[in-house]
Amino acid sequence: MDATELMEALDSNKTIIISANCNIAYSGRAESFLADGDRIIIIKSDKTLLVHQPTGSIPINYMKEGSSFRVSSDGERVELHCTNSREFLTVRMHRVYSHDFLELSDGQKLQITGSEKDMSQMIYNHPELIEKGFRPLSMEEHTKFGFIDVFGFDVSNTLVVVECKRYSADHKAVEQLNRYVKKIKQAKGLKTVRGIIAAPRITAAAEMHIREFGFEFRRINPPKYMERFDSSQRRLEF
Amino acid sequence: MDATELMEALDSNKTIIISANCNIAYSGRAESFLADGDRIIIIKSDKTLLVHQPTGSIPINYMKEGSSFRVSSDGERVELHCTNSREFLTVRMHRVYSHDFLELSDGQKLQITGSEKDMSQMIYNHPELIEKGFRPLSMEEHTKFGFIDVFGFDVSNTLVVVECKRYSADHKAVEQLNRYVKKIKQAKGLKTVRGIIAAPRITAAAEMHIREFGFEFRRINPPKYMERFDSSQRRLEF
DNA sequence: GGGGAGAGATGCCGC
DNA sequence: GCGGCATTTCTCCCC
Repeated sequence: MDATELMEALDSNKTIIISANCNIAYSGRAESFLADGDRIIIIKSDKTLLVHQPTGSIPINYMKEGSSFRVSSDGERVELHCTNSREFLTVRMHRVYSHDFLELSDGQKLQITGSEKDMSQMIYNHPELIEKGFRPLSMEEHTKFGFIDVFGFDVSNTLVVVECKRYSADHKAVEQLNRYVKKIKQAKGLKTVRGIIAAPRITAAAEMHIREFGFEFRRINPPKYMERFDSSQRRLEF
Repeated sequence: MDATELMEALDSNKTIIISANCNIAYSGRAESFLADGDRIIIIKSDKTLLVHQPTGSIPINYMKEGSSFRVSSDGERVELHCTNSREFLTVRMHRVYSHDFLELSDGQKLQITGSEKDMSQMIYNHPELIEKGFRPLSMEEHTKFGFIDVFGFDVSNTLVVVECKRYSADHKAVEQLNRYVKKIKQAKGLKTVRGIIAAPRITAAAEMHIREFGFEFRRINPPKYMERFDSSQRRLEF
């Protein structure tokens, strides 16, 4: 791979995949250097840069969408310079093992369920999961008190704020709930507003924290509407 | 690319890069489906799976290190089944544009500076950044009160807890600091422990929050020791 | 393995 | 742009 063909691929917004021995310098939100090693370098059609090591799931270096690229060469090595408004990165390639310039097309978005939002929706549609007589007023609402998952009245018309967590609820979830409850009490001049954490489980520290504030915990699992997994086959059946 | 050579590449722990039109089903921590489109599929030597769309910096689907793979084929299409202890993913490839099986080697780690830890160290070494007479006792210490960035005494021997943030300090940082201060007061039976947030800036909400607790804010920028950026050249000079 | 916290976190939405 | 918050967050470190 020479500098010219890489420049052409960049100019024509191809998706570029290079495997090479290289080192990488980064300056921007932090400063970093990565000594010589084999990596996979990807430049996407939207000018996102990703550098992956042969192990691990996280890119070791990266630049955001819309970065600018420049290629230079001293004959032997090809250097890739990447920059955006406040960051700079240089890949110095010593040896290129393989390269691929592609024209890829994909307009699809991920359809996903089982998020915290789906949990809120489930509770909104099945308020008895919280308790008998719970009447939700809203869900997933950006209120001036914060972003409240589910908001409603209990059987005795006391305001209830529900904070959902997909996994174990921790002390941060309790503090988040406390912020909302405090703000609502203050804004509406109410003496009692109930706070409920809905999650599949809760940490010991958070459970103590909950008692301190007089909040409650409901053990609720996030929904997985798309679940079509055949457990006997251990295969996805779509 | 046929199923057999893909299986062989997987068995020999090669790093595999495939570009293909495919759809993807995932079941595990959530449920997702991604309809047909062009993607880059990477399987690393440690059996990490990454699927990237032609735009964006985040993988659209992925499986963690140490996953198991199975390949099947109905003659036309190649299917890649990936599973680990609690997740399942299937890539159904309709057309393979390119593929590459590599043997990559990289033992290097990223050398990075400018993190919150470096900020703590800077304050520890230059306590006057907090105030005249501040005497740090420890930094980055896992105490039974939590993980405290910098811990010390002020000029009048009052305990001081410093919480560092690389960017804007928000209400979560204030609550974090409050947790530490509360725990220390309780554990040591002290009436006053000072809390200080060190960050380049602070959100308006956090500033009000700080006053509420009687904490203080110090405007401090995180260090960048490795900075070798020639601003006139807009280039990294290593 | 759980818990707590940072990350060059990223991405989304609302103001 | 900032702010607040979820994420199949991921990663590290300590208990």
